[in-house]
Amino acid sequence: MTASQFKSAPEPTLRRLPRYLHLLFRLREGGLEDVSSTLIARELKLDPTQVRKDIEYTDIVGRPKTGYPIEDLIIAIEAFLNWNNTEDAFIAGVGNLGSAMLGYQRFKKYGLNFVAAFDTDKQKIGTQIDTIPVLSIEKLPDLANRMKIKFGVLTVPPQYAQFVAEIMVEGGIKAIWNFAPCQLKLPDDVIVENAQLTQSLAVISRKLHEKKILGSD
Amino acid sequence: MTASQFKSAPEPTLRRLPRYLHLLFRLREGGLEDVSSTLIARELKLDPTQVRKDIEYTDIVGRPKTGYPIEDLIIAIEAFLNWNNTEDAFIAGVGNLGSAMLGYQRFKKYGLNFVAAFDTDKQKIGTQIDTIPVLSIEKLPDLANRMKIKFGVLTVPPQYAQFVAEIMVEGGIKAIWNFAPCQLKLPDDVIVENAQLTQSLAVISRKLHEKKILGSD
DNA sequence: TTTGTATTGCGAATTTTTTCTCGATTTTAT
DNA sequence: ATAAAATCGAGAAAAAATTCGCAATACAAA
Repeated sequence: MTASQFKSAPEPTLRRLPRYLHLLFRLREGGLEDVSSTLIARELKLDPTQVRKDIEYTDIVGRPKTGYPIEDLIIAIEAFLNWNNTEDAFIAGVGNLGSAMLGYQRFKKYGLNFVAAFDTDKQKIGTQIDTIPVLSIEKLPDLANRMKIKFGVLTVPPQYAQFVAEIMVEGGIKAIWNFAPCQLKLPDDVIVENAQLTQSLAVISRKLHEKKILGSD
Repeated sequence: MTASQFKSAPEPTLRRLPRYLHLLFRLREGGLEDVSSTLIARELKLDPTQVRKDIEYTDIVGRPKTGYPIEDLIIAIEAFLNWNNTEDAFIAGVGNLGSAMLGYQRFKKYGLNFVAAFDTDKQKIGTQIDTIPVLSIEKLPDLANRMKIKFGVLTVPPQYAQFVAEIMVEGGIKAIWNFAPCQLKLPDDVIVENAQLTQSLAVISRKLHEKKILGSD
């Protein structure tokens, strides 16, 4: 365990790493062995230096003239994000979005393995969604503790989000991926990442609005 | 149409505005009339000055000692994001995520109104999802042109994303909200916002990983 | 009326992130 | 073997975003 693993990357960097990864998968499929920061930058419309700086965080060294070995770079990024070790996770809220999340087997590639889903709807409890059992939310804390689950995904309606989040914390969950559009109030040692679609929508809404305003001149 | 409407806000600001909005809704329900940057900052764990700077972009003026009228602030933020005028939109890809998006009537509150969905699956074509008809993707360009649709949501599998995005552009769509984990190559005048879940997942994955590393010392 | 308090809004300072510059290095071609 | 081309990596510079400091202002209480 090297010291560099303790070095925290800035959030913009963390957000770019998955984009590199997707590109690298595609390039690898294409039979490429090495990749340069120049190529990545051109494909992703970024600055080559920025790509190099980002990659530095993952502790891989490139070679002049050839760049980085794609295979090694993939492994390094995955290791940096801990996506090589799958993390068992609970998900609370089996509505539209929750079901969609469960349906994505893709998440397993990103280090996330759903082991159980929770809901309050008696119609859903006892069923399975893509082999994942749906259980009563009352069982969450005890089960989380016993299974040592540290990762929770929150896809419940906003009015229940705080309540369910507290249940997760009670079960010893340390990281909550929150899809509800609200601010959770939890102990400081709980990591909360808000993955709100409305944030992303705001960016594109405003850009389109600006374009319309400018375009009408 | 004031000059300030042309002033573009930085992306971090755009991402925070919806969070303010959600909080404001909650405060309004609670019967509050005014809100200070201090209060918003405390609730959302931000810096009060940052909140004020963000709000400045929406062209509303607060009053010393009392802050901002909640109602006015809501209207100002919504206007800034153009969420007071609903934008008609097409969505391509009626899989898990696409269906989930269609199921969210909530989006109408955020200025987004789905008028038609598109897919290649003959089983799905001709059906309706939450009153939205699912049509063959071939019909997209012509229909988009005739209905003057400017906003497209892309929830198709990554291998089809580029192809379908080009079809959208052919139909005159100017803003694409892309959920596929890939980089679209489109004309420069097309706005693309990548709303990839993996980006958000990367942030929380790394934070949890760091916590584990540090915690084990 | 006066005093105390909480707030906005603006410019300055700081911090963070991105971009630029360039020497050192490795491969390829001559 | 030598020259040419392409890249990395590191430090400096620039740009962007955040935070600080404070005067001006509005309200409430004395």
